[in-house]
Amino acid sequence: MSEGLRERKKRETRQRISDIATGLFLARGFDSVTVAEVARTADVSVNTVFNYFATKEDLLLDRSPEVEGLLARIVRERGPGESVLAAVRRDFLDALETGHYRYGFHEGGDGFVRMIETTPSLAARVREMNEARERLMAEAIAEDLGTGPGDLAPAVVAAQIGAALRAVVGYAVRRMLAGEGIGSIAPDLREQAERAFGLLESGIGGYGTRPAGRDRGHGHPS
Amino acid sequence: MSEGLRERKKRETRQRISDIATGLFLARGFDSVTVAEVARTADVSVNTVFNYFATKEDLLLDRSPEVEGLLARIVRERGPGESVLAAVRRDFLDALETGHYRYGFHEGGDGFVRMIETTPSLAARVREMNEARERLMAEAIAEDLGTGPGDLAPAVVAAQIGAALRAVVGYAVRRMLAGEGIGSIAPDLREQAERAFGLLESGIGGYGTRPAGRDRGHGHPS
DNA sequence: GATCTATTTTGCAGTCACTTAAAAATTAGT
DNA sequence: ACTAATTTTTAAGTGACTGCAAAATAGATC
Repeated sequence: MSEGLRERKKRETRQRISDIATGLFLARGFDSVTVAEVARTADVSVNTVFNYFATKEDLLLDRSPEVEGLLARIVRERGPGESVLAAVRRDFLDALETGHYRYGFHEGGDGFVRMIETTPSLAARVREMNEARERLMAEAIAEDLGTGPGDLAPAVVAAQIGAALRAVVGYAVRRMLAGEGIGSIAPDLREQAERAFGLLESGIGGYGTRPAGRDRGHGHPS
Repeated sequence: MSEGLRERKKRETRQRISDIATGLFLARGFDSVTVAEVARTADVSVNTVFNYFATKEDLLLDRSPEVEGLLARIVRERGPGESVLAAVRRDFLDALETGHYRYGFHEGGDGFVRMIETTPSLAARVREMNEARERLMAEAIAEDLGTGPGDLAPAVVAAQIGAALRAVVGYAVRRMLAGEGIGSIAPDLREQAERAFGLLESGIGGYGTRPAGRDRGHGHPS
């Protein structure tokens, strides 16, 4: 019972709708393509589209357990002697080196990125995914360490690691929107990531301390 | 010419619409009150409602520069010898002691909180406001320290402080949703905040380090 | 007070995402 | 081929939001 005809057709239909929708969105913009048009092009009824995708946004940014559970998995699979932060750092730098795009930037995907940044409902969806990702990571940490329900540390740590990742990815996105390819950004990106993770590692307790005297100049943080 | 009749009426109309909308939403739920009904109750046309508020969500959660700019102002107004983190911590604990609700929980406002948590579009709006708050804080930090455009530290620090605040406020919200008043939560909340800020201060570099001896995990490292 | 102008409010027609329910088509099992 | 389960379609709505022109209102001028 490898896979019935029914299931295969479902899979294919869903994929076809998603592909066609993505193509139309990239070609003409998210807002100026209607769901009815996607349905027409994919040769199904509008209701079939909504059968597979709960919202129009899902046509482009599908809620996938794989993406949302990435950080949680890294936490669970980290090696002995490895801290949570170290595990995420290792995986992120590894993704950068191998060119894997699991952290949100594709090679040549700047049309994709631009559309997401300029369409409010899509940006909102990304925020939602980020939140889910951090929540799952917090749960994984709590379970792994066996912390009590009143302990906020897992949530705080997860949120902070997520925050660092968002800042670093945002840096890459900004440069991609300015026209650069991921290839030319990667080296700087690596350094920025090291710095951001470093900041997290040693704490930001003293960051931005105002000079106590009168030296109110362009001070450099420690 | 302190204020013309025209401007006074505008202000009053806007306030009346907002108040009536909030009352209806609290009484019957955000989704089961239509904008048409708000308009009818406030004795204006639907178009007038949309004249004052861009979206239905704005009727409840108005985008206010005061709320979104809070963290940025704290950064700019921090005292000499005070770090960014220390300034936010001081203000947060001060708000907690004086009962000021500028961080998002009102006394007796649990109906409000519950509605936001259970209505997806309102939760999305809160995320949006959080993002704006952190972006403005990052800009304030960057300007205050005179950092270059390639320096991610202000954004990272702002995002991390925002993350800690969200975790702590989330803790309070969860207990309020369970039926407790802010009064009975405050002492614990203070301690949780101290711990969260402490985590940020000294860094999370070693957090969750797996014991090097034996593998007690469920998963397998790839 | 009458008049003219700028601003605000309203009415109206429309678009589009999304919902619900039932009929029709397709696939699976016997 | 027949029946049951599943998927797709059709049909009819709901409700947020938009664009535009007409009507009402406020401010300024004479």
